[in-house]
Amino acid sequence: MVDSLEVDGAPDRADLDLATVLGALADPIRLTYVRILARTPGEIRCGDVLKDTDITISKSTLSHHLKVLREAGLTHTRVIGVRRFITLRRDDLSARFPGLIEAVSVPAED
Amino acid sequence: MVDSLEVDGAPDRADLDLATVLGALADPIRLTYVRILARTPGEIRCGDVLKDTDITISKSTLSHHLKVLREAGLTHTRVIGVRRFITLRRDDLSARFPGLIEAVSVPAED
DNA sequence: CGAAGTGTTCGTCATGCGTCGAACATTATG
DNA sequence: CATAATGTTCGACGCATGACGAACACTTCG
Repeated sequence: MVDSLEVDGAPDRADLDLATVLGALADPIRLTYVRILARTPGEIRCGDVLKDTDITISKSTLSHHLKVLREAGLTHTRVIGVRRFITLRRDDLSARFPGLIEAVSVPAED
Repeated sequence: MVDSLEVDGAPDRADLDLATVLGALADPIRLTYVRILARTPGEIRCGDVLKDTDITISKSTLSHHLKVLREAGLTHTRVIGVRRFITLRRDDLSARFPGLIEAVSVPAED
């Protein structure tokens, strides 16, 4: 009996696929989610990430997007009690695709 | 009467949208196409880019993919006679999304 | 135990996307 | 002029994707 479980469905570092990762980033909601994760040092609670944005989606839709991110290998999910804490898989991503997260996280200058 | 025409439908630099660009890159065929363009100094003839790959698609499908790339702002098309010459919009892309093309062009180490 | 909080899963719906062949447009070339 | 070469455009088809509500699972808190 552990107090923290990992979530399945996430690929190993070596299995990260660039097209799949880009596909996960190609959705505005997921891109926003990842960019917030990228500028956040620690973990963020699953449901809190979009709290400061103007994005309002149902929780099932959010869950869907998080699944896409997780299965593409972008995020890692840690379960504590009834809550999920999400982090970017920075090390794996920068090892496989150096500079990608940084490039994607650059603020737009509109 | 000019001997070289530009092709419409391409966004200005300021209108380049990251999610749209990522969406254009999220397809394996288009990603391959862009990566080949990225490592090529000059122009490439539209139909020749995938010649050295194992990708075989119909010309209508290729035309569709090129349209997606063009409308996302990734490529520039110059028409000479009956031929199209494709280039990456390096300057615009690196101005708006520094490091992105480089990150996406890094060879996979499988 | 009962109720509330947090997410996932399932079914459904509409939309978008990748693919193709056929037809077309345009420009060489014989 | 007739034919070939190069791409685009136009349906059509099947499959994937994003959205939602409802139901469920699990933990936490009275």
